[in-house]
Formats: sequence, C-alpha cells, structure tokens
Amino acid sequence: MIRDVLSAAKALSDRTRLRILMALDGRELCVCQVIELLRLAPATVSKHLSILYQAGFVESRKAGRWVYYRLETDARSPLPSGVLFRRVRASLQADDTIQADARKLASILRIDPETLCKQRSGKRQGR
Amino acid sequence: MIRDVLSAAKALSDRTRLRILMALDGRELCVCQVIELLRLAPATVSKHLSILYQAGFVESRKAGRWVYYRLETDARSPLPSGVLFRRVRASLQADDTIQADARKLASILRIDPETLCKQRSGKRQGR
DNA sequence: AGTATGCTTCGCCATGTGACGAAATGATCC
DNA sequence: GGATCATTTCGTCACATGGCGAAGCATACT
Repeated sequence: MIRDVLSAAKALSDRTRLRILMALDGRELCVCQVIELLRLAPATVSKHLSILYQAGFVESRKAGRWVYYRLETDARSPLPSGVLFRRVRASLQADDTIQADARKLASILRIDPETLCKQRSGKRQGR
Repeated sequence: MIRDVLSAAKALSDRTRLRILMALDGRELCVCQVIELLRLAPATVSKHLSILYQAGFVESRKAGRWVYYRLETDARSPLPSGVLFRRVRASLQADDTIQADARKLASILRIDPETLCKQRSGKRQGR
C-alpha cells in the first residue's frame, strides 16, 4: 500500500531519525542513551522513536524502568532494514555528523546506563 | 552524505510524487500528460517534478515546447531507481490510486500530446 | 515582429512537522 | 503506600511543505 511506503519514506526524511537508525546499527540502546547522544528533550526523542517504530524500522523491549530499542530485523516494512539499510548506511557512514555520533556513542557505551540516567536527572534540577 | 539520503527520502515522502514515479515507470511523459493524469495545477506538478529531479529520481529532456521526464537510470541517487524502486514498486502496484492512475494513463497515452494540451488550454478560459 | 503555448518561478495561504515543557503513565525502591 | 525515576502523551509554538493563481520565460506558429 501507498500508506506503508509513505510512512517509511517520512520516517527516513528527518536528520535526527537517520542519526538514531545509524546509532542503533549493530546494538541495542535504551532511550536515555539516545537522549544523551542527541542531546534533545526526552519528549522529542520518544516521538522520533515512535515514528520509526510505526514505520517498522525499529522494535522495542521493556526492561524494568528502561525501554530498549533495536533495528527491526523481520521485514515488517516495505523498505526493510536489510536491503534498504545497506545502501543508506553506506552513504551515511561518510557523513561528519554520523561519524561524530559514532565516536560519542562509544564513550556513552562505556558508562553503565544506570549512571548515565542519574547524570541527566542531575542536570534537570539546575546543574 | 546525509543530505543526499534526506533529499531522496523527502522526495519519496509525498503521495503525489510516488504517483508520478509510478506513472513514469517504463515510459517517458511530457509535463502536460502528468498534469492531465493528476489533475493538479501546472505549477504544482512542475514543483513536484523539480523535487524528484533534484533528488536524482528523474531526468528531463526538452523537445520543442514540451519537456519530457523519465526515470533516472544512472545511479545518481543513494536510493537508485534500480534497487529501491523494485521494492517500492511492488508495494505501490497493489494500491488503488496507483492502479486507477495506470488505467487513466493508458487512455491519456491514446491521445497525442498535441491534442491533450489543447484541451487543457480550452479549460483555462472557462469551458 | 507579435501572438500563442508549455513550463517554470514567485508569492501567498492552509496544513503538517519538529522542538519543547508540563502533565500523565508505568515501574522500581524505600 | 508514597517517593522517585524513565518514558510517553499532550498542548503549544515556529517553521517547512503542498496547493494554487499570476507573472515570467522560453519556443513555435503566422
């Protein structure tokens, strides 16, 4: 259906969502890790993830207080991770922002999620 | 670059542009034929075509007063017609609007472009 | 040369989308 | 049970995008 193609294409037509997809490439991330990577408001990140979910690009898993997202592997979408993603990934990996994200993500992954989220809540109440 | 992926994805994230791509699948069309198919204002159609052009999905050829558009075959885009289009096409061909377009297109192609454009200009000046 | 014709560009309006903070939700931890 | 924390939902604002008509630009007809 045209509806599916549209939702897939729209999901991919935002800079932030492409960054999220690339960050999820090869690993699972909890929402707070994505927030830390992008430095956007939780509400914003959550919205993006839900758009990617509805388009069939990611799936989620709830673990205690945290929600983990990963790339959808079953071809739910008309532009499935497999075929499409291989080509998009090649283009994106050459991009500066994406490379910077990859480096930042490496350092984020060194901190355990527990500590990471605590840091954020610290920031909320003025420093 | 992320820019290329974005322009390709945005080009695909509009209903009208998907209809245009499907109409161009396997044939070349002049702008007035696309206008007739979609029944949208020339300005609107022209804009869509230029977006598809900039994203690398179509190329154009000027022949006298007419401009013909066709699918880009050289892989200018990160989501080239070949790989991508094969998958998208499969999804779209099941769609009602697309099927109706295909039927309507068949009847448009039976009229020679000369006559077709004359008809349109007749409509402009109130019936 | 002048007029008509096909297409594009420009300016405008209505609607869609991304960003955020505030409030709601769901789950854990005293 | 109440406090705390991670995430989502809601309401709002600024900006992007699709639609159109009017004006502009080429090209062809006479």
